[in-house]
Amino acid sequence: MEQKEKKISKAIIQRLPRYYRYLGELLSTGVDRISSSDFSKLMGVTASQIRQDLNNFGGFGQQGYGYNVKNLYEEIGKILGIDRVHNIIVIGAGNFGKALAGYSDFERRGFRIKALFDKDASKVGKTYSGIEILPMDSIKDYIRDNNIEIAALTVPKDSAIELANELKDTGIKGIWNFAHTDLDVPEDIVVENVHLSESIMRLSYNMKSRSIGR
Amino acid sequence: MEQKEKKISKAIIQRLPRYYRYLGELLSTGVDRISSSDFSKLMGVTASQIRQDLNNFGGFGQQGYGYNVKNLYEEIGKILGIDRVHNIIVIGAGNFGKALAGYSDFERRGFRIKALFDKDASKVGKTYSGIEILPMDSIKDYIRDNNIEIAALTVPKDSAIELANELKDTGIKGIWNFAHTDLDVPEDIVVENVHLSESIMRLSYNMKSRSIGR
DNA sequence: TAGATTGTTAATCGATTAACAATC
DNA sequence: TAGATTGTTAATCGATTAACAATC
Repeated sequence: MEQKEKKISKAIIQRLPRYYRYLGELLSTGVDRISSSDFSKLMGVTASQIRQDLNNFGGFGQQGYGYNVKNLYEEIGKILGIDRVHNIIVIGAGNFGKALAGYSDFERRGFRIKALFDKDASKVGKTYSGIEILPMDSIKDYIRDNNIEIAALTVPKDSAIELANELKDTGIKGIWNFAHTDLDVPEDIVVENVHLSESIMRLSYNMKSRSIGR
Repeated sequence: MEQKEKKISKAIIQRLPRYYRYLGELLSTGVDRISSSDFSKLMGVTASQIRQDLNNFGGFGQQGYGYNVKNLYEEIGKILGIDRVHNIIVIGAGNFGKALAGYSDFERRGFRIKALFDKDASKVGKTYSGIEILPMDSIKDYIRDNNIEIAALTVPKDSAIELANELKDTGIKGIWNFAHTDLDVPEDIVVENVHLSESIMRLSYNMKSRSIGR
């Protein structure tokens, strides 16, 4: 049953989590409704863009009233697929891997880190933030037995490329890639890149162009 | 002396570090020239886009020949402002702060982490990857005395907002923000956000829309 | 009902792609 | 010189903004 829906652009997906974050803040400060106009001032975008973005997914507002904050927050949560728990493993128990393991905020949002994996035998068996480090050769079984959807790769780039290849027939649905490389995966697996070295280069560029008044 | 240059779009800046990364790989594999056509196949973008992007900054190629890999790599490095060292401090010596401190790749690219700062007195004086943890109240002096350009904030969001405010008259030029909030800073300071929670939400969204074949 | 504000169409703007003359 | 490939202009495509009728 082919779903013939309007293609949602990358730019919109980029903005959705930010809407979600602001709505969460409004919610926690007790605001229960907001107009696209007020929301636009808060977020520094146009009201038109907010209404257009939201209407890609449905009419969540009400004329003359605006948007119900709690309702919109929940609707966007559903759109993003974070209305349920996602099980994650982190491959690579280095500094970043441990940082992710210790990051309790993810848990709160329904991203549950179930295990760390590392090729260093001396790390295996240790625990960080209550999350155990398991041996590399148990990854595939672990994914299958524990309903793991996402693998975060916090390993060097060559290992990441190898791992992406090994993961392709495990049923994993998403790779959260912290390695400095692009990954080539079958099209039913989604890759989200966190390229910190590219991020800091953009910072550098913007600092430079800011200072010469461009 | 007002520079009246063409405005470079965010989309182009987004792509530049990726070009840089691929050129670095070509360089290390001994490739010394490449045409926009071959480069486009390698990177999965159009040749037209590559030529357009590069020509915003100058004519780095040569008709009938293509681009010299080493030359282009260096030119993009200059454009990104990474042809010199940038001194960085990391504020917040939690897991992420320590991960950044331990991340030797940055050093290699000219981003030099000089010190960590933490409000926890019991951490002060300790060292991670050769980088010392200093007390919070010494930040301003440290920035001034050590030619610090970038502050990485790996602290909770309320602290990040406070810190962004305190940093505004220290001469700091860039903030690398890992906190889950937007920061309001004077326009001569540049903020680059790394919002991991938004990143994983995008992953979640894309997994969801992939599986229903949208 | 009158006022407010959405949902949605139309207009504008900007980014990407195509095409080709210039030139190495 | 002939062939290859850039730099750059023109055409297309898509995203953002503006406007307003629909409607709560």
